[in-house]
Amino acid sequence: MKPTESELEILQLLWEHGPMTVRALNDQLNKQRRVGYTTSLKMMQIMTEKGLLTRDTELRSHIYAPALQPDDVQSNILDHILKTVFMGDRSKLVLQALGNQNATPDELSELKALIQKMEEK
Amino acid sequence: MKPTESELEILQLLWEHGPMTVRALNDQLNKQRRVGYTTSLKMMQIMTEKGLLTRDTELRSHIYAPALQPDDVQSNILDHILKTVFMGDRSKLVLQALGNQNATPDELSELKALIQKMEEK
DNA sequence: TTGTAATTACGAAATTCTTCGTATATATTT
DNA sequence: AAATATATACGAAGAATTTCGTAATTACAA
Repeated sequence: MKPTESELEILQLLWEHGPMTVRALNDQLNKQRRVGYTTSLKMMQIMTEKGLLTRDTELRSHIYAPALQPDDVQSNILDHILKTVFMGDRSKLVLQALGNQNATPDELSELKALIQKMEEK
Repeated sequence: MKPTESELEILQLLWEHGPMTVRALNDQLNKQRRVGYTTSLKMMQIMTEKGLLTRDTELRSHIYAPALQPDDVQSNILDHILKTVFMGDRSKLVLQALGNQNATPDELSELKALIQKMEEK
């Protein structure tokens, strides 16, 4: 259940814009880079086989939807990165994520609140 | 400059244990999974070509070292994940990283300290 | 209904990544 | 010095990913 790079591109567009036909998705994709229509089609067919997408075949133009919530994929990928890139050091990961760019006061408050909650448990 | 999965395994071992010969690295790697010696050799040669490693060829057994600091690679990968998996939403990433799995008290303290610092600026 | 356009299905080429066998060179041991 | 062990170099097979051409199908329009 680990989407490839291209699969992530597609998932992201579906998360952002909701279920779409291949045509619509290919149009979106081509705003980012040049991709042939049948390439997008094939990818989406493969993703459906893998269980990453579902599709409604009622109409002639099938409508594809993501089979997974962003949270689930995000969580899986972060866990993987944590092991393979950060040697399991979670706070290092968070530090890197924060340190790169400055977080807003709101973000910081949000984080403090979250940490508070976690400490209480 | 985006290490593959196997390349990351190797980088990680070199970061952790310092510069090594192919033999030493292959031994380490085989604590995790079964890999042939020439496989490790080839990978490290390719990584050297790509600029991911440097090597000292003075002695017969060449000694390989990472060409990049963990921080740089970590930062690049996080930026990439941020775009492709989190749609650029950095605080979402941080929240996921924290909320996912339970952080240890130590990790939480460390984070609180960091946030403190950031708020002071 | 015949032709045109749009869609899906299928297969395979192209690319990248991973793995390792074999050849060659260099050292070590007897 | 000959035999043995260990290292690197090279090339290529295998596997996974990405790309797209062509054929078959379905709708739409003339």
